[in-house]
Amino acid sequence: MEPNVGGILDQCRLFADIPLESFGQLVSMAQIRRFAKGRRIFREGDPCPGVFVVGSGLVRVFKTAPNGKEHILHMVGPGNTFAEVAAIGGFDCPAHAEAVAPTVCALLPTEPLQRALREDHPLCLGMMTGLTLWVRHLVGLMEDIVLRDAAGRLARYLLDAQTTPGGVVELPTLRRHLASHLNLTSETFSRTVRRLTDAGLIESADDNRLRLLDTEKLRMIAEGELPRI
Amino acid sequence: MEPNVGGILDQCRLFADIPLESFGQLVSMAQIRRFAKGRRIFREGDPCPGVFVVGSGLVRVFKTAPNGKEHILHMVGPGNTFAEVAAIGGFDCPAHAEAVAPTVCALLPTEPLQRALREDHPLCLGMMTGLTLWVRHLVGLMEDIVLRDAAGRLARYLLDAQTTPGGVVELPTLRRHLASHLNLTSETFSRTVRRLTDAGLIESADDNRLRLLDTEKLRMIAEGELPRI
DNA sequence: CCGTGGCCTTGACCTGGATCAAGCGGGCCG
DNA sequence: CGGCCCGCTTGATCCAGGTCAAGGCCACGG
Repeated sequence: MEPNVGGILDQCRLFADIPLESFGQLVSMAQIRRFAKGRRIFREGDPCPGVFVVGSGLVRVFKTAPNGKEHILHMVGPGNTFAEVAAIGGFDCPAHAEAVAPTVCALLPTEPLQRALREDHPLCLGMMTGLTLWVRHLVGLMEDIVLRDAAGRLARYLLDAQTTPGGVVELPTLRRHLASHLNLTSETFSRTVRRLTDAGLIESADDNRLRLLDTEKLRMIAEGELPRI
Repeated sequence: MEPNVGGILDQCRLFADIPLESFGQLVSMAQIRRFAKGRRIFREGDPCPGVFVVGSGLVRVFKTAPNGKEHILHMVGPGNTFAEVAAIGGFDCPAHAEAVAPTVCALLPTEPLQRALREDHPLCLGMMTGLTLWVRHLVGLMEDIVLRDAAGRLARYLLDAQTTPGGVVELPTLRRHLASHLNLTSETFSRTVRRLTDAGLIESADDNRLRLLDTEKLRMIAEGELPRI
């Protein structure tokens, strides 16, 4: 099944409100890009190739320290974009990006995209809205890391995640990636899961699914309203 | 001397490239706002009044935890803006803002601004560029907090600051605010300044001015290329 | 099938920075 | 002018999470 550029862009809420003509312009500039699991999409400091719209798969956007420590800024799944800040702002890539699973993206190359933004007002409005969402994500992550402890971060993550009607959260990737996103080591992530489990707030449904048993208590932990468990 | 809306907006690089007509529209919607030192400008969760453009003074944008801990996301001085993300994105204020010094701002109210953005493409482009700069600031701050130790954060801060020809950095506000911005306590900030001073990398020029004595070594500390001092 | 590598959990120990407390100096206000 | 408050520095102590190591399990490839 050949992936369809229009289908990928159609799933992206950034482009939900732009007129057909603008959308058609994006479709005509977009290029399908496939990345095998583990493949580096770009490195920090590379010139920015453009905005990637994820059609399927999963991408981690991360920064690294000289000692090898990594911090994942964003896990990007279907319907979401990455690298838009650098593409729009005309910067080099400020972080690395790597496919965590086999991934298909539509790439909107920087030059034609910038031209389109200069010519097409509704597109400009849509991208601007997308940027505000990205800032919100970063501010929320910063708040987690700076103002919440490990249990608070995990509780917040679980409460914000999509749950099934039975209250089950499916972890979208390896636990060590989720840990990195929350600025925890995988050891601490594991221990924190254990603590919430022992306190009766969650239980393991299987390897990568957790059932939330007491969302009220989890909310209180996320907001720092309970003493340390 | 009555502050001049046009003068304030003129100093703001966000509006540097917009045509006179757009600029005039902003000037006609802008309102002068004054805040005494210590005055709360808005609280987290308040409806967003609009984009503030600082003409003079200094504003801290910060988040708080239930235990009273604060984290300053941004110190905003003349020529810079705050609350643009919420105003553009149509959110409530995601953080608190407080005047650290007597401050004069031009406020661009949310509703007319959003209308202007929908009608005025060059303005939209300019604001979009401003948002990319804000994202860059947040990503850089996140990198400092997550991937650098206290000395690395301070070194980076000092290297990025404006210096006089004699290599002197003037700290723009109380040390405890700078510490909060770097996610340090004022005790640790003080100790870290001491460590860099004892290592011969900086010296105190007076109470709130530091002279950088060895920018190469500071750069290496900022990049994690030196062992802990 | 077996070996290997990767992921995760768990225990022991360590550490960078936080917390608490005390003291000093300067500015402000009555 | 004097007292008070705030900001800062410094010392002592504590601690949440990091580091290191080991073991178990599972999936994959030869």
